[in-house]
Amino acid sequence: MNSVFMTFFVDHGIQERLNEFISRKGLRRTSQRSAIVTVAFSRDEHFTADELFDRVRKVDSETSRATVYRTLSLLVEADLLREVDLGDNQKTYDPNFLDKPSHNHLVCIDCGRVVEFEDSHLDLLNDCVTRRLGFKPVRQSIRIEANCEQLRLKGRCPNLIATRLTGKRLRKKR
Amino acid sequence: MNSVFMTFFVDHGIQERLNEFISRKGLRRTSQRSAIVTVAFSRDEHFTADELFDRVRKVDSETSRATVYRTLSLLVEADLLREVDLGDNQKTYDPNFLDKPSHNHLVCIDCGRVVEFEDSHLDLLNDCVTRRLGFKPVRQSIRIEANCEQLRLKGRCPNLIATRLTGKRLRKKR
DNA sequence: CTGATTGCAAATGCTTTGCACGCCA
DNA sequence: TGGCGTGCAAAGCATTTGCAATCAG
Repeated sequence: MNSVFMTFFVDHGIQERLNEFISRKGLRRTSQRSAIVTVAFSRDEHFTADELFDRVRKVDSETSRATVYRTLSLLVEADLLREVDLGDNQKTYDPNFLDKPSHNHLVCIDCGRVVEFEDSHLDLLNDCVTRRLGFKPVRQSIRIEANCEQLRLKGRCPNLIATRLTGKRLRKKR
Repeated sequence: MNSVFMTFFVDHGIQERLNEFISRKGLRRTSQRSAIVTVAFSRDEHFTADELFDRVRKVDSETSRATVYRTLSLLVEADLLREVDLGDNQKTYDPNFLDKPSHNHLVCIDCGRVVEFEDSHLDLLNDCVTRRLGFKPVRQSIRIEANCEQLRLKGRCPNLIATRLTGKRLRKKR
């Protein structure tokens, strides 16, 4: 497989998966949904409903905030998108679970940077613990809060930015 | 140590810890704060701000909701109470971290029951993963969503209650 | 005294919803 | 054509905040 093919195969089959979900549920495909889905999966970054709304607006200036919210619920239900708690008091959506089905998140306390990681040992151990408790594991989410080693060594975290100083994303005027 | 002594030693030293925090910060002890703290730690159950407010009201009918919220922030800052995300779109407070400093939560998808568990292997593994990523671990929180084995075997989960059917606690009119 | 703390009500921020219209199947 | 989907504005909910009065130290 050469690099030209690779380019095409970057797609995760989102549209197909969504089509399948839509027809199975008797729903309808609309231009707004297409736009929202395209934008949501165009990067591998996490986003909030509002951040997604802003990005969608640049592509399709007609789409409303309500539709973004409604479509997000749809995508979560279809298991294309996942809600994650990054500890900043907002719902964050993660588009990377199709590529990395069982990844988890580490949040840097100093700069707010989010690092995704996978570890099969953790998965396995969680599984054991769950069964030992008499349950059948469905999903696990681990959030690790940690300090940046660079901050400790150099006295400064390179990712430290103003918007993260409070531990929350900055609120935005609508 | 006999059972009489046990009774006295159930206390976690909350009031003392709080006093220490209050004087260190130059804050003041008030009747409202005492009432809130007493109520919050009188059981080992998780609660939301509003649930705590209701319980406090039965003891001290003067305390306001705002003060409950403000005191909760205080207790979290003092590390006496911990905010946990149980996945039901509300902030839940956990009073059990003094007794079990590194416990985690399993949430039954069927009935919403929350089970606390500790596992040193998990702690250790998380620690390793974090260091490998170049960070210094501060805190980890694991939430496991799982199905009840009893539901699978008996076709019915004994804890299944109406308020959990939606996966969220019922909203409450104020 | 003096500034921390409180209650109240209003404000805030995010999310959901009612409704009339529009559009997909 | 039927009813799902949309935009809009209003409503909901949990939480925070401004302010004047009150209280602790």
